[in-house]
Amino acid sequence: MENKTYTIKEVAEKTNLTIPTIRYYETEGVLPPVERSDSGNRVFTDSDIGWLDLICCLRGTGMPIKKIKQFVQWCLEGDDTIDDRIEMLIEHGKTVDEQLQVLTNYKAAIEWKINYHREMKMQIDARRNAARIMEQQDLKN
Amino acid sequence: MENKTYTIKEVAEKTNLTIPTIRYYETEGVLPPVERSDSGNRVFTDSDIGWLDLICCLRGTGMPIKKIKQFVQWCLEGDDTIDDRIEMLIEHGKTVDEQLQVLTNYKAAIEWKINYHREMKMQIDARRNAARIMEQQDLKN
DNA sequence: TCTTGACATAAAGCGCACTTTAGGTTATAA
DNA sequence: TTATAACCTAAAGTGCGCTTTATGTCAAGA
Repeated sequence: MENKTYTIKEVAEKTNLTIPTIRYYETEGVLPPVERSDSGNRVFTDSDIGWLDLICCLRGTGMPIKKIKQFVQWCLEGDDTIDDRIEMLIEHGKTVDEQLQVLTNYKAAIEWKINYHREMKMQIDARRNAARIMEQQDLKN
Repeated sequence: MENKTYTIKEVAEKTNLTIPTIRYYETEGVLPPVERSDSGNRVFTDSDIGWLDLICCLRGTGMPIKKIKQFVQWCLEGDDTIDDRIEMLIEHGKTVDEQLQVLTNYKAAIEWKINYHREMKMQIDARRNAARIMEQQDLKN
């Protein structure tokens, strides 16, 4: 389960990224250089997919490409950058907490809006019903 | 507390939007037309701030400008659009739930990464200490 | 052998949500 | 009265994160 390799298409399917996006990440240096076959095609390993999972996680939590690149570079540089990496992750974790907080509040506001609109709808329907009944009575007289 | 008015600067401070952004929202039709003074300056009311709060909530949960504009237009059109509005809010609420889910998972992944890096750091430090001690013993001999 | 399909690169393009710039008007206060 | 500050508009510019396009190589099957 360790020396299996993948084409770019397979990786795209596994990671839910598009093929151009994966290539873009590599040329930008966000994804470390991927092995190549004799004919120049990328040959991905599970390790590469691991990098992409990390990139997705950081991107999906709003970290800009440049910063992700920085983090990945630190990883490649080795032991001396361990403190920088930990610090960046902790700081980023804080921003994710903030995002969760903000999002939760907005979610509550939206629920509130929905209920408000539902009550509004009840009143509108009630008014329409009343109007309809009045009309029917008018017809009788 | 109801007929108080505000300058664009005050509104910017209250909403944490920039002045150009507020103007942009109005020209785009996201924010309904704001009253003007004789000299052409915008005169904001609490109602306008209410609209901006709504806009911030929807933008902050990832709704594109165009869709927000649609929602606001429906609000202005009145009773007949109540069902559309409710539907849009419910659908959007679902996407916010998804965002919360995804974000929570990513947050867990980041915590995991942090712990992983911390353990890595412990090992690095241990290795360095061992090397230092070995060196001192070498000096003695 | 020829075609098809998956891969490659480099460079240009795009969509979104603002932001900035340039040029102008108006109200207040020194 | 003149300077300053707050506002205005229209139009162009920006930054980000991809995506699209144009062109070409290579391997496998009909």
